[in-house]
Amino acid sequence: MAGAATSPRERYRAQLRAEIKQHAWEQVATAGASALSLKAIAKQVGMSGPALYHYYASRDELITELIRDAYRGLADTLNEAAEDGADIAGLARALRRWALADPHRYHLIYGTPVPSYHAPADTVETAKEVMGRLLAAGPETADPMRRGLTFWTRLHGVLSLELAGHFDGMDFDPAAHFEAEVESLLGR
Amino acid sequence: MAGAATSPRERYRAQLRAEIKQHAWEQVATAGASALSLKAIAKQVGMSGPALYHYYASRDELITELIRDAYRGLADTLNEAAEDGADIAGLARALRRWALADPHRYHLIYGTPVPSYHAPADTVETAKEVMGRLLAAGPETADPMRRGLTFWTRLHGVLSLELAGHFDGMDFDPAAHFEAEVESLLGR
DNA sequence: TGTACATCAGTGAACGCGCGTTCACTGATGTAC
DNA sequence: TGTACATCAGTGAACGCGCGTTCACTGATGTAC
Repeated sequence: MAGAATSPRERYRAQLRAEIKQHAWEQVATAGASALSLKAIAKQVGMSGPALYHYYASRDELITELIRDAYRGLADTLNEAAEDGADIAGLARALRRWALADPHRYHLIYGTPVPSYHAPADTVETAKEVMGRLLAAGPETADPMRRGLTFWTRLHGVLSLELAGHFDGMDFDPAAHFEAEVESLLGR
Repeated sequence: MAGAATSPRERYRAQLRAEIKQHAWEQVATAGASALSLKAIAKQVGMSGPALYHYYASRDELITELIRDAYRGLADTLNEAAEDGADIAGLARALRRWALADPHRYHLIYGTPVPSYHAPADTVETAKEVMGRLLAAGPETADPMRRGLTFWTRLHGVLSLELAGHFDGMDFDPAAHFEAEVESLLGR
């Protein structure tokens, strides 16, 4: 079933969907999700606006797919790090690398919510998977939930301020502060 | 000079500027800064679009004033708390109260940057004043800068995720986790 | 106190722009016999 | 292999919307003599 032969048309469709999504990511990386424009994407792909509707039913559906992919990508990144034997510090650094690689992608899932858009329920599952990784990575404690939370909120605190540029012009090294927070998580 | 008699016209101007700003805040509180619309504000104030230009030169100028006021308000809140003898935990709680009172106001200054908008230089001064309060509140340590930073990033981590709704549906109390982070700051 | 003038708040029309989305249609590609 | 038909990618025009901003103008308020 899963490996059913795909017709040329189906392959073409899949390829074009991917191409559209890639340009969507470029827009998000440049100006954030709220600036994402279907017509602009169409121009980049080289076709006229309405043609996109053969591939995505609406702007919201496209954004939803971006969010889904972002969660999925982060979960995979953390999973891989964990399978490579990363400890809590390793996971933290994997998270930071992933965030810095594309700040807007990070903001897409953990930043200020995009007005008038609500994420679909199934992304919550992946979000939980991410949380699960964080919970599992910590040393056993009486309250793993609290530990995972602390991991999450402390790292997010440094990362989101750094990515939003709030450290710009201040005289210190964000990476060093991130490492210090990682230390604090290892501490006890 | 500062107390120069204000003409009725000047008082009227000031009052209308304030009224416009208030409606702007209501829009920000409802849908965030990116959704702020001059024409919508004009309608609420009861006059037609172009009239606003007698009070604010542009949309950007209005947003800038909101940001300035937000920084100013936060700085004042922390200053007052400090003058009332609040310790680091008291400051933290004052910060949380201020953030919860208007989440979008908090996002306006510490959230994902509004695309195509850049804050003017003078807000940086107030931002530093806020930072100064945090630095001064902590117990003396070898590295007060690091301490202030930690205060800032840890609390922001909890607050921003809470305000953005990322804790919704999870089975724990954000307030309790916030308190736990405050504890961690008192710890050493 | 009354008149002449300057100031300025507010209006309505308009410009140019970009957006998401619908619709009827053309033309190429694939499928069935 | 050839023909008849169905599928579907892509187009161009159009709709309705809202935006920030400019402009020429009206009319009320304040000021100077």
